[in-house]
Amino acid sequence: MTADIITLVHTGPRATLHEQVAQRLRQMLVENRIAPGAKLNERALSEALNVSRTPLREAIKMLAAEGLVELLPNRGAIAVALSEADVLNTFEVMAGLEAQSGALAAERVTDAELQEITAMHYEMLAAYTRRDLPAYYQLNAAIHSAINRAAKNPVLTATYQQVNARLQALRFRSNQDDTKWQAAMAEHDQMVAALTARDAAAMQRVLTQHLMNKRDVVVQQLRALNDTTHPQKDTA
Amino acid sequence: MTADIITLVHTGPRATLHEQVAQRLRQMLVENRIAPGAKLNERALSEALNVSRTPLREAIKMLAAEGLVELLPNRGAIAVALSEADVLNTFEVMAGLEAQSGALAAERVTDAELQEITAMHYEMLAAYTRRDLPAYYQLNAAIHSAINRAAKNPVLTATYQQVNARLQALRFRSNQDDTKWQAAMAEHDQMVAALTARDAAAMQRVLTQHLMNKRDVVVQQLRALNDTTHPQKDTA
DNA sequence: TGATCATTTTTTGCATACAAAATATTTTTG
DNA sequence: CAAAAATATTTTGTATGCAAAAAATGATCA
Repeated sequence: MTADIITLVHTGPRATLHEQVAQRLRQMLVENRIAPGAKLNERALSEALNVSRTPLREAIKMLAAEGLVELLPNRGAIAVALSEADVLNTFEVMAGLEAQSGALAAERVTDAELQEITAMHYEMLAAYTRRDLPAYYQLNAAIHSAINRAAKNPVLTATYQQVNARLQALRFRSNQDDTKWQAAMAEHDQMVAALTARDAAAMQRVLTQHLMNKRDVVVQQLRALNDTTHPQKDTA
Repeated sequence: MTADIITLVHTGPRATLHEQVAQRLRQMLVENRIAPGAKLNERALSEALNVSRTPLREAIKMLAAEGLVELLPNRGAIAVALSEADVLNTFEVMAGLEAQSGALAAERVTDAELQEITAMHYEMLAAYTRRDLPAYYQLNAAIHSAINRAAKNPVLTATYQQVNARLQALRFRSNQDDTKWQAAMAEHDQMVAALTARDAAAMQRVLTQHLMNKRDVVVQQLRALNDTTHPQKDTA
């Protein structure tokens, strides 16, 4: 792996090395190229990324503060492996942050923003109709991000993104239950309606519900994965 | 400054150096021993803390991810200096997190926790009656922390503490407006009542209101400070 | 005098070196 | 042969060194 890191990074060519490395590692973690629980070997990573251990370690420390890796004293760092309880707790926080984003967005969204969100919503409906999961995921993320931006609170946005990043790693791109998918779409319909009506309370309600359902989907997939990975013995 | 850092740190004697340094820096920032906007000179700090620049820089990177310092590429780090808009946005997020903590605490608080929170509430009433501001601050923080813990969500707790840490630096220990203080006490009364009644909606309402008022107090003090520090010219 | 440019000094950013801790391997012993 | 101990290897944690960038100082010129 001799690829020049500069050409692969999107933080601009002027970013410091540890920032670039942090960005690369974030991407690797989110895309599951580093598996949850896997050790981050400093020598191996520094060779793979063509940097010395110093900026690599600085990047790892940042990721630790972001909650993407866990530091084990004298034993390096591992990619966070969320327990089911962790996932439930994280989604609970995300529900609160999304609900607040939605409520504030209802009060502060501009007509232009509303127009763009509505347009993306229809695009998502198209993706859903075609059962185009990648396009759906992308539009879904874009819509939630746009709602968050419409809340006009950069601190909320940063907090939201930081907590959300921890969950990205376990958003398998696998098929989801079609009934749940349909329910998610219905909730998105309600979201756009509430946002158009500038109804903060409704936004809060819909988004809380939406996140709870998302949580259920993820936990369900987690359990299915664990069952196939670590099958239980027959208790015969 | 030749004090052994080990003896001054509370993270346990086995903590790695960069963790100890991070903890020390956090404290210095929160206690305003490093002023907002001040540069963190690496040589000076490493000599003051008796460590080399390597663990110091790792610690600074963690604080940057926590939002306590800002990294300026090729120009080091400065202690964050929140603008008034930043303060408003941060309090808005804190209000959401506190409201959620309160609502969850109402559903999950144990009798023992409720008892302890009530006891601390009375102690705070005593401190208020004596106008003992330091004791009041400490008990106030302890009560809010206890409510947060009662929500039984470690992710929420961590998020709460991280956002709150940014505000600690500007919680001057100066006298606050007595009318506002009285209002804060009244809100605390309502909080305990709502918690005792396990009324999640009431907790959410009271805590949101409480944080909005806290925000007003802090912004008011900020403005007063800025007026005395950077007095405006007479527009005669 | 004041502004611009050149030079020096300082400071940051990264790489390397070394020590201590942890892990893996081999050897010993029951 | 298995468990425990001893040894070797790897890996992390910290310090130091060096180069590039930034800041400070001083010189030049209008």
